This record gives sequence, C-alpha cells and structure tokens, in this order.
Amino acid sequence: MATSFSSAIDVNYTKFSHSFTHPKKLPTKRFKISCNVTDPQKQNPSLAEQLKPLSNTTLSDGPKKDTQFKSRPKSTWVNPARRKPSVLNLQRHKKASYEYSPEIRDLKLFTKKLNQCDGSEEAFLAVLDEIPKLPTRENALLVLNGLKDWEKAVLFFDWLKARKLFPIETIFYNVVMKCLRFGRQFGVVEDLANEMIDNEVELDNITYSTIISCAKKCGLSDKAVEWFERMYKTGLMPDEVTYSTVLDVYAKLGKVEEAMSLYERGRASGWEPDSIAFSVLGRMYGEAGDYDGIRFVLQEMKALGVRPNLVLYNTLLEALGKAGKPGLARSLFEDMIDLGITPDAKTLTALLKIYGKKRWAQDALELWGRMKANAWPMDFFLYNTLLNMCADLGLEEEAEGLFKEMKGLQNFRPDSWSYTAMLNIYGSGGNVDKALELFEEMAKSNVSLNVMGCTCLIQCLGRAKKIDDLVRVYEFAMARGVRPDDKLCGCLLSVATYFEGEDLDRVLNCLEQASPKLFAFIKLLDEEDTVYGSVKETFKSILNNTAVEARRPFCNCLIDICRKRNLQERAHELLYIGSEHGLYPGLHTKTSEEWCLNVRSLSVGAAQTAFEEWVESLTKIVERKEALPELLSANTGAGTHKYSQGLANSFDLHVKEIAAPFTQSEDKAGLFVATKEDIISWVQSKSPAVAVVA
DNA sequence: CTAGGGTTAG
Repeated sequence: MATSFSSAIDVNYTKFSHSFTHPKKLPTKRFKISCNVTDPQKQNPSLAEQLKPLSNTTLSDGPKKDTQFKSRPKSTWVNPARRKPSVLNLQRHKKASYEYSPEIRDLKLFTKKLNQCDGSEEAFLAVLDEIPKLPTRENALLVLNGLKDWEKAVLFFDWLKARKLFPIETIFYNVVMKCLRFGRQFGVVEDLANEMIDNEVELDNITYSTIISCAKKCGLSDKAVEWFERMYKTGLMPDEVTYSTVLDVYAKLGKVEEAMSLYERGRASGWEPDSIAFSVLGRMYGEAGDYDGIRFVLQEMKALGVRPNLVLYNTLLEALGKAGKPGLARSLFEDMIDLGITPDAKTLTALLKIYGKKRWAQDALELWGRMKANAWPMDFFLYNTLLNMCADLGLEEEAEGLFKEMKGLQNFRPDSWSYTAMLNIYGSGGNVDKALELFEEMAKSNVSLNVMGCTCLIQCLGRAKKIDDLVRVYEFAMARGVRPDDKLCGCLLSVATYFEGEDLDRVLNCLEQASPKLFAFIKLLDEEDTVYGSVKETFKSILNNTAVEARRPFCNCLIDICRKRNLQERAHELLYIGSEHGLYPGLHTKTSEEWCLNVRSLSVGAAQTAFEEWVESLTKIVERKEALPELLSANTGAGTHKYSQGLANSFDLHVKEIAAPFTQSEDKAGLFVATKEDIISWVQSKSPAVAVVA
C-alpha cells in the first residue's frame, strides 16, 4: 500500500529534503502562549512538559497499544430498544430492528412533532407537555438527537435540566452543542461550556472538538485557539479528532508554523496522524503554494503507512494544482488508480484544472478519453471545468461539442460559468460573431452575464474594432449590475489602444464609469504641464489599489496608450515607475558573456520603450568606453498564445525602424542578438565624434 | 444512522 504511492513521492526527494524546513526547527510560539495562560492556582504543567514523558516512553519502538490513541472510547450511545440479542433471538427475529419497536416508534413520532411545531417557546412547550411518559436518559438522548433547530434543542435541554430526571452528563451537552454548531451559535455553545465548568460536568475531547469546530465554522478562529489552550490548561490530552480539528484551524488561518509545531508535538506524544490530518495539512500547503510542504505530507504518509482514501487524494490533487505541479499530480492519480480507488468528479476536476492551467494538452485529452471509456462520474463542476480546460487549451470544437451535450442534460443547464468559458474560447480565438451570438443567447435563456464574461466579450469586440457592440455590451452589463473589477479595467485599457478619435473617447467613457481614477490618470498623462512627481504619486497610488495580477497589464497598457499619443517621455516614466514597483522582475539579466533584455511579459509599446532605454544606455557605455560583454540579446519570446505572437513581429519592425544592429535568431524565434562589435560600430556610425575620439 | 475532524470554478 505505502509503496504504491511512493512513485509520486520519490521524485527528487534528495532535493526536497534540503529545501524543506523541518518542523522540528520551527519556532514554538503557539505553545509558549498556551503556557502563559496557565492558571496560576492550578499550576498545571505546560504542554511541552505534559508531552515529555509520553515522548520518552511511547515514541520510539514496539507496539503502542498503551497510548490512548489506539483505543479511543467509543460512543456511549445505548439503543434502549436493541438489547444484546441472544443467538436464538438472532435466528428467529433477524429483522427485529428498533424501527418496529413501538416505544421507539412513538418517540420518533414525538420528535417529529417537536420538529414540526411552531418555533415559539409556548408552542414547543405545549407539544412537550404531551410527551407520553417522562423520558429515560436514553430516550431523552434519542429525542435530543433528532431535534433539528438549535432553539428547540436548547428548549428541550432546559426542560430536561428543570425536570431533574437524571444527572445531565457530558453527552447531553455534546449533543446540544453539535446542534448549535449546525446553527452556527458559538455564543450559546460557549455559554454551555461555561455552564459545564460551573456545574463540574466533565468536558471531554468530544466537547472540546465540537466547541473548536463550532468557533471555526463561525469564523471565530481566535476563540477556537483560545478553547484549545483552555483544554491544555486542564491537562486533557488531545485525541486524533481534536488534533485534526485544531490543525484545520491553523491551516485555515494560514498559520503553517503553528500547525507544524502542533503536528510535531503531537507526533512526539505518540499521536498517529490519519488521512484526515494529512488532508488538512495537504490543503494548507496547497493554499500556501508550498510544493515542498506537500511532499513532506506525502513523505510522512508513506513513513507512517497511512493509506490515502479518495478524499485525501482529492485534497492532495487540489493542493498540487494550487502549487502548480502537474507531474506529481499525474503520478499521484495513477497511484490512486493502481490502488483500485475509483476517482469521483472532484478528483477529475482537480486534475483537469491542473492540466488545463499548465497547458498539458496531451494529458488532458488522454484523461478525458479515460473518463468517457470508464464512465467515471461527472457532475456540474466537472462539466464546467472541462469547458474551462478547453478554453485554456484552445479546443474550440471539443468545447462546442461538450456545450451542446450540456444543453441536452436532464439535471442542469449551462450556467453563467459555462457561458463564460465559451465566451472565453470565442473571445481568445477572435471569433466575434459566435461570441456575440452567445451573448444574445444568454439573454434569451436567462443566464446572467458575469464580470469575466463581460471582459471576454469586450476584449473580443475591441480587437475586432466593433465599437458599437462593445459599448452596447458594456452598458448592458452595467445595467445588469455587473461590477467592474481590475481585470475588466485592464481590458478596457488594452482595448483603448485599438481605437482613435471619437471611438477612443467612447471606450474611455466606459473606463470612466469603471474607474474614475484610471480615467483621470490618463487625462493627467495627456496634459502638458503635468510634472513627473505627480505622475509618479498618482500611478503608485493606483498600483497599490490594484489586484496584484492586474498591475503589470495596467502598466503595459498605459505605456501603450502613451506611445500611441506620442507621449514617449511619459511612456519611459511609466516603465521606470513600474520597474521600481517590481512589475518587471528579470527585465535585465547580466552575465560576463551576455547581457539580456527580457521583454516577454511586456506589451508591444512597453517592449519598445524598454528597448529604447536599453539601447540608450548601451550607447552611453560605448561613448564612455566602458566594458561590454561579447553578446547582447533581447528576448520577446515566441508566444504560445494566439495573440502574443505579435510581440516578436512588432519588435522586429521597431528594431529595423531605429536601425539597431539586432537580428532575430533563426533557431529561436523572438530572440534578437547583437555582438559587442555590432553595437560599437553602430554607435560610432551614429555619432562620428565618438569614432574620432576612438 | 445514531455525541466530535478533511475535498469542488476565472
């Protein structure tokens, strides 16, 4: 079992073991805090002290049957109607289930009545008064368990307490708390917990894990941590459920160090993490995009011989998607299949997302084929994920087929996600007519246009220079309450570079609605008396208020707009500010043999601007007779996307325009090279004075 | 199914 998923883990493990910060070395802040809250009156040992004897005695060798984790107490539930059957009884009354016991059936009916009655206290108590006979402890639990509304559970619980029919034990509180958690009533849960303390009713691991998970569900992480620390204060050791619950609290807070610290302490105390704990950790590392962390989880699972189940595989695949690692995801998936686990829709969704995002077309299509061949389960998410995958891979025909299939399904229709994926496909493929057709179809089928669909349409209509349709779609979206986001603003900015004159003004009008600040900035750039300081200040403020992924597109587009309006100086200023802001990491790289200008992430205008700047600085170096490397190169990239291929071509034109001595490499499209000699003689030819001095 | 923990869209 452990060996079958080893193939995924063993990849490059040596490298991994060097780069991963082992949890043992992590700070233990969390535990210092839990020590600080120790009640001075009780003088209980700190967690570390509590765990010490355990780690010395139970960690290393041999069977650990004496630790509490092996023998967790089972539910104390007793079904009053199901007595331990004798062998004879078993033979004769095989079907004698409690459902047919009249007493239980009555109780169930009574519970149903309680569930159905009016929510008011009076109505509930009125029904409660009709109870056939005063309940025993077990019957009371049966009723309590069957109540759905937390208000009713609390009323019934109060009624039980007032009647004093039997002592109210921990289990009663636990059952009520579970119900309160469902109703997200942390305040009431906390009151009950304090009541338990006051009444000296024992709080056990079930109580604590319910309190903690309730706080978590209510988004009160600080309360969750607080109650975990209170638990330590009492000297109660967490069991495996409490561990996973608290690990999840830290994981959802993104507190990786705290989670790992707890993990390590738990391990030292003899806790054996199970698939749920690993699922929590895997998800946490996925959210952090931490590949080494995910491999640590896989390694630990292997070392402990934990056999992953479907949910754990799904979580790990999802995490690998977030970390952007298709290779490990693929081998993990194959391990899962080899183990005989049938993937569900979530598994396939996770995997297809990775393949699509990473443009692993072959693997994506192969998997899609296997899905059909094996009739693996499909659901709504999976259909839309397949459509998105088609968009990522540019599979227009496949998407059309799938979309048609979706329209014929019984259970659901294509929704705005599905339409958005199709708009994305038509938009990036430049298929304006089909995109517009889809837009009309959405209105007819009552599917609302979301902001991404709107962005895809605007992009597409902009490229096709269909200004009337563009404005119409934009106004439609705004009227339907679509709220422009940074991506839509970036799209409008990029579209603005396709238009001139009156049409440009119409695009800018749209932009003004979406972002008055951006619109004002464009006006500012246009004004002659604008000083650099105010450009810088305004632009920095805009960038800081923009989603990270939209910052570089903003800068690129604004530079393009400046160049279109012959504001070259402004274009250089924006590039400078953008570089200072870290938008173009790795733009310049230098080795002793070669200096390289990497413009792959720049727009046409930004690339030209960067190139001009570079050439200017090379010229100065030649003029000052400073050292140059043998080779100089500018890289535009070949462009894997349909619309990014333009960069190499326009760059080529620009190079020729300014007669720079760079030539495009024949082996590698988008790579422009010049030798040191080329540059020197070119500079000298431009300014003969330099040649004379030389 | 019987008191507590983990997974799904740009």
